[in-house]
Amino acid sequence: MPNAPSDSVLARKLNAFIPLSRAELRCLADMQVNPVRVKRGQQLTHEGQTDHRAFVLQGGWACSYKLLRDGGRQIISFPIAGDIVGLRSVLLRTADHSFSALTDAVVNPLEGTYIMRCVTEFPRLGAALLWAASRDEAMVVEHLVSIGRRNALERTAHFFMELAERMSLIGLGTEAEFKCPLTQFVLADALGLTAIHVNRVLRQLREQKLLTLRKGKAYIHDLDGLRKLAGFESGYLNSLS
Amino acid sequence: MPNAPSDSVLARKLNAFIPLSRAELRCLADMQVNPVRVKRGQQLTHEGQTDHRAFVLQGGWACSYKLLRDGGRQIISFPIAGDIVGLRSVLLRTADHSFSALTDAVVNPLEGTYIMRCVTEFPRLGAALLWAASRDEAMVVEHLVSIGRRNALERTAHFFMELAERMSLIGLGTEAEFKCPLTQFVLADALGLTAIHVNRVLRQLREQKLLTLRKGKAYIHDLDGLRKLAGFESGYLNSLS
DNA sequence: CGACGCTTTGACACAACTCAACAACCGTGG
DNA sequence: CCACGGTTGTTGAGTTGTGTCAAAGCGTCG
Repeated sequence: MPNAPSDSVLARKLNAFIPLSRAELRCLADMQVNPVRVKRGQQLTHEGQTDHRAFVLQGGWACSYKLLRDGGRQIISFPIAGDIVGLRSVLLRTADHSFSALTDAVVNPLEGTYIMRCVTEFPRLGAALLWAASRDEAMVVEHLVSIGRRNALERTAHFFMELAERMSLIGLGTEAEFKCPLTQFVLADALGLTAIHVNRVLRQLREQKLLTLRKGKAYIHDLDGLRKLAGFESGYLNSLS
Repeated sequence: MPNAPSDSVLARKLNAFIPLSRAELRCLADMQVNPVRVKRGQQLTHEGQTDHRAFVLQGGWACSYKLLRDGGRQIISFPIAGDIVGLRSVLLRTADHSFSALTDAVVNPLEGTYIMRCVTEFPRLGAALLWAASRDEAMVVEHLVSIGRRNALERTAHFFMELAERMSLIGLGTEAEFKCPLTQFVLADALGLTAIHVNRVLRQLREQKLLTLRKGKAYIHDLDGLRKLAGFESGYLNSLS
């Protein structure tokens, strides 16, 4: 069965939340028949844009962010393979933040109307998509907590704990080692820090034998130590519990 | 007609997004027939709770927050009249943060199943609720940007600009003056600051003739000045644009 | 009246930022 | 193949915004 409907990363993710029927999996597969290559640095959508499009990220890394007048930016999230990008902006009129590809990537444009038809025909699929959106929102909330109430060290630790869990959940690496092409500048914009301070924090984590980030890969040496430092609880990422 | 279906704050808010039919307004009104008084300080839901309930906040103030191991807390949002609280947690199994009443308040419990029936019967109502949820999420994102990339002064200014707009949109005050029963401790937990520093920041805002917070009321003396300081753009709060 | 919750202020400490310089790496073109 | 420029990473010294600790002022409510 070479083209089983369940062989997309998105399908695997949603299927872990609610087991989907053959027909539902096929519908999901039919959504994703049109992969498009995008280059590193390319903007997928930008704030205030009117032709709202959504994508399934099939591979590569992206980020969503908002820019400030003074040139600073705050990265909201890092979509990775299997994540849906900009879903809300097709359902509504507002596109409140921008998306860029951080690496060369493959995305799958989604038609708003097509999604609507799918979820009316397959309500369980709608529930699964809603769950995914909800999980994304929970990540934003957790991010807010991090920036508001954790210091730079804890915050960075938390970030990598979450990333490790996300990467291993979709099968792209283990909790001990996974690809991570984020530069210290990008990390800084996500963590609300300076690139220079990110560097110092990474050094501390390395010296404490918790985590090493090197050459686009993350190595977690002490998962429990890192979790303890971060105050990380993974409940919000999983379907169970 | 004493009980016109449009006389709830929620109805007014949603109606501003999509004009709703008589039947839709009635459905919305029927959702809100069971107001319950809650006392200041009372918890409405708490993290990890299993019997997920949603509420329409009819009056009074609340906050949603997450607690950290070390006793700190991060306030995520301040629901006010017309806001729906905990909608996601009835649709899904996860309740990822807690809600408390900050003042004596009146809430209206919502049945998950009843909501589902309403939105299947009245899809436009579903769209309106989705819009409201989306707006809430946009506020969380803006909050994240504030904490990550604005300093204490800008951040506080931004917070009050948003609040002023929200309050005046639902008719509870003007952009120059509105009720605001938030203590400096509560503000601190929302803004990712210390109560002491909030005090210093409020003093600066007062001395710069921008904003005074006194006796549970906020007075904005210079709306444009405050907006400029905050880098506030209200697009994400309105249905238009 | 006293007790409590909230606000205000000052002195000091520290985490994170800024500025400056340099080192390592990488793709590109000669 | 090497030389090059640009991007990314590393480190140090000094500054600043925000946190910490301590104490006092004020309203309000029982």
